[in-house]
Amino acid sequence: MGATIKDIARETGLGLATISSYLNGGNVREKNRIKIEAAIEKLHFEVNETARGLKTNKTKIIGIVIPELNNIFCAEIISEAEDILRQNGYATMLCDCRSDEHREAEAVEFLLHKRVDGLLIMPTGEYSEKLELFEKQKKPVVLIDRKVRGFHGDCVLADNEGATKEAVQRLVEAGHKKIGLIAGPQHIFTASARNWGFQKAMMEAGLFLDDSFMVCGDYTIKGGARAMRKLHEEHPDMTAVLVSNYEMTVGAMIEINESGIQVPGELSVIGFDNLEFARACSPKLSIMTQPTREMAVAAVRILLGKLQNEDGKEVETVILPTTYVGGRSIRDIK
Amino acid sequence: MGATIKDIARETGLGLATISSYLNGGNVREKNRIKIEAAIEKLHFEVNETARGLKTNKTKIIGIVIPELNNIFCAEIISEAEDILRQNGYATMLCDCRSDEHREAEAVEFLLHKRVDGLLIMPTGEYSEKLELFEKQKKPVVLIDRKVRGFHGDCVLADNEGATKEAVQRLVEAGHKKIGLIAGPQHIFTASARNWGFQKAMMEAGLFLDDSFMVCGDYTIKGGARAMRKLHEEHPDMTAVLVSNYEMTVGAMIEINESGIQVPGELSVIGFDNLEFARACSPKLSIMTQPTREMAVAAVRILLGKLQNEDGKEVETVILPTTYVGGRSIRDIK
DNA sequence: AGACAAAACCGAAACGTTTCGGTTTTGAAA
DNA sequence: TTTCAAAACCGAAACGTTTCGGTTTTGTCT
Repeated sequence: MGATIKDIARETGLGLATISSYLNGGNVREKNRIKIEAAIEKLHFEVNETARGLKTNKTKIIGIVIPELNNIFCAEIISEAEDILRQNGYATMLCDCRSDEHREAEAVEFLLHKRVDGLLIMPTGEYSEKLELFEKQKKPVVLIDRKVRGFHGDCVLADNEGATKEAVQRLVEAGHKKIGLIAGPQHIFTASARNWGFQKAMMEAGLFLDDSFMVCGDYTIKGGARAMRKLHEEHPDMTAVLVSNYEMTVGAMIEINESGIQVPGELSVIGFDNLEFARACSPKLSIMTQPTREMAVAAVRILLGKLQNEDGKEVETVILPTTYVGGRSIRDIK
Repeated sequence: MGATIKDIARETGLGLATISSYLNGGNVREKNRIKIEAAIEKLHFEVNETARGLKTNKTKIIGIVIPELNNIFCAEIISEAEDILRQNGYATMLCDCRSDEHREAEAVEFLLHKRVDGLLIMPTGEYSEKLELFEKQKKPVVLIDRKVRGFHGDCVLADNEGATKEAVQRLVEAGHKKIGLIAGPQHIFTASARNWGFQKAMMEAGLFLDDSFMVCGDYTIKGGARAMRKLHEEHPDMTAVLVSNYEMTVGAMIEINESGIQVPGELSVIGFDNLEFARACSPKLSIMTQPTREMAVAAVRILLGKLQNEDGKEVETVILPTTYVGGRSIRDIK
C-alpha cells in the first residue's frame, strides 16, 4: 500500500540518503528536488513516523495528564495547549486521571511507556516519584497550576494568593467586614495559597480573622454547597462570601438559590473562574478568573524550548496574574 | 539506557523468538518463564512500542476529533472514552478543531499521518472526504453525535428528535400552547433532528405551527441570548420556550436574567444538557439531557470490536434515549 | 584546462521488534 | 526402551527510517 523512501529512491534514481536528507530539510540540487517532489506526489508517499521514531528515539508526542477533563478550567488549558503543540508538529496524548492520585501515577507510567517526548501535567497527587522517571530519561516535564512536593522542575502557576487578596480588597472597599471564605482542601497547593491570600488581606485590612469564617469545601460542587450552608447557618451576620474555586462557586450558588438567600441584598458574593457561568447567574456574579490561555501558552513555550535545545538547563517558574471581573453581586454597604 | 529484547535473550540464554513469544502471551516452559521474568526485572526491560509498531503496523493509539473541548458535552464523552480505551491498552490522541470544518479536515489528516489505529469523531463538517481515507486503509471510524453526509459508517447518536418531542409534550401537558423554540443551525444534523421533533410534537398536539415561533440561534451562548430576545420581543404572549442545546440554554438564561423575565411566572423554560448548570439556575431549570456516558461506551465498544475482528463488517447505528430532568421552571397553566 | 574546496550524493548498518520456516525437546503411548 | 506428535525453541530476515564515513559532482579561481 504505502510507498516507502526506497520507492522514491528507485523512482528518482537517487540514493536513500538523499531522499532522507530532502525530507529532513537538507540541501538537494534543484532538478533532483523536482524529481523527488514529483515522485512523492505520484506514489502518494508519506513518511512513516513510526519508523522515524524508532531511529530517532523521538515520538513527536506530548503527554498531558489532567485531573478532570470536564472541569472547564482544565479543558480550556488543554485545548489551547493542544492547538499550539499541533502547530509545532507535536501530537497530544491525553490522560484524565479523575483527580485520583493512583490513577495519575498510572497515567504517567502509561505515557512513559508510550514514549512521549515530554509531559504537561496538572498534578493531582502531592508527591510524585513517577515524574522523576521522566527527568531521568531527560524528558522535559512542565507542571501547570499546582506544584508538587519534592519535584523541582518548570512550573506555570496562577497568582493564587493574589487572587483571593484582590477579592478581599474589593469587598473591604465596599465596606464589608464579616467576610466568609469557602476554602479548598489545605493539602492542595492552590487551595492553601488562596487561603493564605485571604488571611493576609484580612489582616492587612485590620479585620479580625475568625477561623469559623473559613469553611473548607473540597473543591467540588457538593462541597461548595455544604460549606455555604454551614457558613450561613453559623454566621447569619456574615455580609460577604468569597468562594475559592469554580466548582464550589457553582455549589454555593445552588445553595444560595435553594435556600432563597438574596444576592447581593443579604449576601455579597465573589466567585471563581468561568465567566460564562458568572454571566448566567442572576444577578451577574463578580469573579476572579485565572488566565487559562496564557498559562497554556507559557507551559508549551517552556516545553518546546526544552525540547529544542536540551542544554537550556535553568528551571523556570512562571506566575501569571488573575483578573477581577465585576458583576452585580457585591453590595456597597459603606 | 533501556534494555532490549536482545539483552533479555542474552541474559537468559534463550532465543529472540522465545522472548518475543513470551511477551506476546505465547507459551514458555515454566523454568524459562521464571528466568525471563527475572531478567526483565533485573534489566528494567520495557518493550519498545515504537519498534513493535513498525513491525506490526499498529500504534495502539486512537485518534479523537471533537469540535470543542470546552464544550462540556464533548468533554464528558471524551473523558469516558479515554478511560475505557486506556483500560484496553489504547492511548488517545486528541484534536480539538474549534468547530471549524477546515481545521477538522486537517486534524483527520494529521491523525492519519500519525498512523492511529482508529478514529472517534464528533463531526463538525457536513461532508467528509477525509474520513474515507481511513476507511480505505481499513481503519475503523466511529461517528459520535452527528452523522455526516456521504459517509456510511458506524455511528452513535442521541435521540435528538425524541428529546424535543418529549419536551414539547411536557409543556403541552402543563397547558402551554404558545411554545417557542430556540433552534440550531439547520445544516447541523442534531439541530435539524431536534427541530423536526419539535414540529412533529406540536402537530401531534394539534397546535398551530408558526414559523416565527422558531428562531434560529447558532448553537452558541451569544446566539441563544439573541434568539431569546427576539422571541420575547416578537411574541410577548409566548408562555413557554424550549432551548435546543446547552450553549444556547446558557445564553437564553443570561438574556432572561438581564431583561428581568420571571421564570416560570412569565415564561416557562426547558433547557438542554448539563445538569449542574440546571441546578445552579434559579429556579432550578428543567432540562433534556443526553446520555454522554452511554454514548462513549457504545462508541468505544463498536470501535474495539472492529479493531479486534476486522471481519465484522456490518455497520451499526446506535440511537440512545435522552432523559427529562424536571426542575421548577415550568408553570402549570391548565 | 587544471586544481581544489565545498556541496551533493551514496549505500550499508543500525534502531528493536515480529514472524517465518525449520530444529530441538518433551513426555505419553507403545 | 523406543517412537512420535506436540510443544517449545531458534535465528535470520524484515519493517522504514536515519546516520556514518566515504565518493562523486560542481563550479570558481588560477
